[in-house]
Amino acid sequence: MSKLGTFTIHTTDGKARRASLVTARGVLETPVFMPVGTAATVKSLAPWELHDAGAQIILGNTYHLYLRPGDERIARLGGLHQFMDWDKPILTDSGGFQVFSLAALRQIEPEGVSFQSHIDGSRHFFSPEKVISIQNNLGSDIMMVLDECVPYGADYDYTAKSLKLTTEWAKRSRIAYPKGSGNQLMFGIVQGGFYADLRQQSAEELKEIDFDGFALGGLSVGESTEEMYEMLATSAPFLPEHMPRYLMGVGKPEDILEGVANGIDMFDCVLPTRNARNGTLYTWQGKVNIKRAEFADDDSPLDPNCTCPCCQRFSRAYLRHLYIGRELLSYRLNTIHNVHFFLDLMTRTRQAIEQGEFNTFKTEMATRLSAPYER
RNA sequence: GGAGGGGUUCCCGAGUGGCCAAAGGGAACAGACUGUAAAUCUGUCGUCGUAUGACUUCGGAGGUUCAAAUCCUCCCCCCUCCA
Repeated sequence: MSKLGTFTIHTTDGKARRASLVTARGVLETPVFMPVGTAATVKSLAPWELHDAGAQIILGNTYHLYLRPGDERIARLGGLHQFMDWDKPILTDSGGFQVFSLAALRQIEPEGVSFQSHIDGSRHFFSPEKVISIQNNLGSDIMMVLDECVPYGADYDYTAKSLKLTTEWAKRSRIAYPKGSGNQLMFGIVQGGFYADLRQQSAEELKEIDFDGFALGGLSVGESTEEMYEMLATSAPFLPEHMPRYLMGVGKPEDILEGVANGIDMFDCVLPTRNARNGTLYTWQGKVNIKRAEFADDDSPLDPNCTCPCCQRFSRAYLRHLYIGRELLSYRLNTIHNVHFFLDLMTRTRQAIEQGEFNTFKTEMATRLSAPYER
């Protein structure tokens, strides 16, 4: 039995790595995609459906769970895993992204962030220590440190100042929960906006801290794909090679593959679940908007090459009907499919790396998946 | 038979002389969504490939007026109540 936090690289193919990470609730086979379950639920899915789709780990959110139902309540109820009946690993995000996305409701101070609840407007305060304490209560397997996700377009001065704070908070987070003091891992988050030197500085400073993994934050915040890929390519090499690397909030299938090509091991994104609820479904022939009129009489499965229960049993015509009618089953079936698709993509990615064919795989997939659906 | 109400662009429904191709909603047709304030948002929605442009629309036919979905006359149809 490997030691908690052990990260083993099995194969490399270019910069792409096929590795594994030991967590308290099992070993993650990477590259891995983590479906997002912000409020202790991957929206519309039951845990067994997630399990059947092949999820190894899911994401939860500190900010949301603190506000509702409350981290102390979750602790009393046996922790997040027991609460939601998910016994595989959970990574909890710190609320750093909400500092960014709920900008109108918050104020950043050296000590932490004061903010108003998006639910009822009540006032709260997050310090790095508080956020770790919340994640202790939740009992996640991987904790993220509180950071400031800098908005796209922030100038150099702002970004540099923000980074200083983020680094300071990272140090305080590790002090609040020293390595080995429990069975939770802790990842630091590289910021620095779209300035290469700040990215490098951020990574260097975080390396001094004894984290179990490193995340790239502050990407996919409104920049162009080209800019994101460029920042990804410049930032990834700054991260320690023999540690887990996590690209936060990314992304589209082709973005994930780009991440893998740059040596990223972990990904999360709301896209498969949100898009499912909004009628966009992923197939190996490209994206499909299931509401389109052309599917009204289409008796074929959504994707004949997909093994998910949705594609095994239902026609496009039925899926379209459910979506158009806003039937509850629509959200569930669509989400089952999209999550299955993303996880399947990762399985194929791992296989491709093992076989030393990742580049070919990526090139083929990227062209196919980014293309709009053609019959 | 009598009294009253009403027919508006695919549907519901506002509009009662010019600012009306006509509010609003729905439907329809497209698009977006990247560490989830999202089962959300955006666009199009009479015709003319585009248009500050032209043309055709507000039950039907006539009429008044510089100008009519809006006023007048007749006709057709629908609803309610009384007989």
